[in-house]
Amino acid sequence: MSEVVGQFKPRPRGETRRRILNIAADWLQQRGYHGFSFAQIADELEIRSGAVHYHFRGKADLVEAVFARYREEFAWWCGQLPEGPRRSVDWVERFLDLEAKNIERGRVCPLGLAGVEFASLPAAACREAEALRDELRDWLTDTLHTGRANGELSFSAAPQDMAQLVMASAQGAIQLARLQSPGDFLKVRRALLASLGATAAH
Amino acid sequence: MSEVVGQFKPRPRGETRRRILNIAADWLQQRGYHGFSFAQIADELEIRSGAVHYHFRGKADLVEAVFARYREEFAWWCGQLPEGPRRSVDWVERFLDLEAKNIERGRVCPLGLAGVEFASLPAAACREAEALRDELRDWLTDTLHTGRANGELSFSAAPQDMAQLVMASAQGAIQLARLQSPGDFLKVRRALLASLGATAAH
DNA sequence: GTCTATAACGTGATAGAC
DNA sequence: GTCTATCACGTTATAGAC
Repeated sequence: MSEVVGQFKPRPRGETRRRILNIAADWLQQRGYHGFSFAQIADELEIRSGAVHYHFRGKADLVEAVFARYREEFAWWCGQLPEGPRRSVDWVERFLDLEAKNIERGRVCPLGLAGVEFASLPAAACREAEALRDELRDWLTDTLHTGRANGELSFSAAPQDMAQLVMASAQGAIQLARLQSPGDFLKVRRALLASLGATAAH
Repeated sequence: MSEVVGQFKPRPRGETRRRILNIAADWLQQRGYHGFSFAQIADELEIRSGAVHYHFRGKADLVEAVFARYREEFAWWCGQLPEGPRRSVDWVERFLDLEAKNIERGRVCPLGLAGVEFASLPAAACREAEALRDELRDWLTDTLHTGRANGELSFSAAPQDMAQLVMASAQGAIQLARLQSPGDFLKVRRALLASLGATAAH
């Protein structure tokens, strides 16, 4: 009918929604739930802040959707892991790499964020974060358990306790690294792999 | 001269300032820098929000002072540790107890908070947090190093790497515990002590 | 010296234009 | 269906009362 309708620039269907999610995830992991506003998201998209409410009813819904997407992304990530002779060691290292990627982008782990802001985060977002934590924990527990049974790994604690240690230290290490000390993640990574009885991949 | 001056209730000199610091520390560790306001502090003290600005020039100064006090408290805490036959193991356990105390009070570790909100925290507060991190790391490194030399502890990684692991996992564990899972800290504690080659004091 | 009243601004959210 | 104009509220900060 017409290529440009009214006074606003139309975008491909679903495109704006996807962009909002990306920008929100970025801000959320960089500055926390209360550290960004609809106006900032709207500025990046060159629209008014009210327009964001068309795609997401409120900030709570937006952040819930961001956390839900983290879960989808993690499920996808799990599915693309390669099998191999050092499966468990490789997978743990890849998990640590995945967490470390946050540092380059100036982000923290979403779970760390949720833990810190728990008391002021919308309940629905907390539920998503808890589900993500469970999924990470179960995946790690299974991976560590298998690795020890294989003889790839060697540690004395229970696999689930060790899984919690890996999760907690990874998210804590990212936070320490942000405090003007980017090398801190690597130190934790070394100590963690040594504690798991895994020699570095090279 | 007079027992009640004007229309406000006078408090002992320095008392209001101290109370503001206490309340701010509580809110800060419970909800983050952007998660509380001067009005909320003022409400608890039954004064107007503007009055807080008499004691602290702005929110940045207030939070800087809170972080500075964490450093003082840690220095005091270090000074009151008892010597003994299991000095290093005991000290590490006491450190973990100190961190765990945050959970009971609904707080996270100040360093975790600073790491998460780093990008939107006043620069002066970040400097204080970095100094606190250095002090914790140095104390832990020394304690772990001594413990391994004593034969109390047994681990293969470098003491400083291990110190970072202890710090990171403690603050991460507190955050995980907040996500409706209070037992998570204990799991990390067990895995950590096992990785340090220390048997639990029970 | 200590606090109250009020300003100036930024926030999430809504009603309605097109 | 998508976005703009605008609102009511909460925020930090300042000026000045006593």
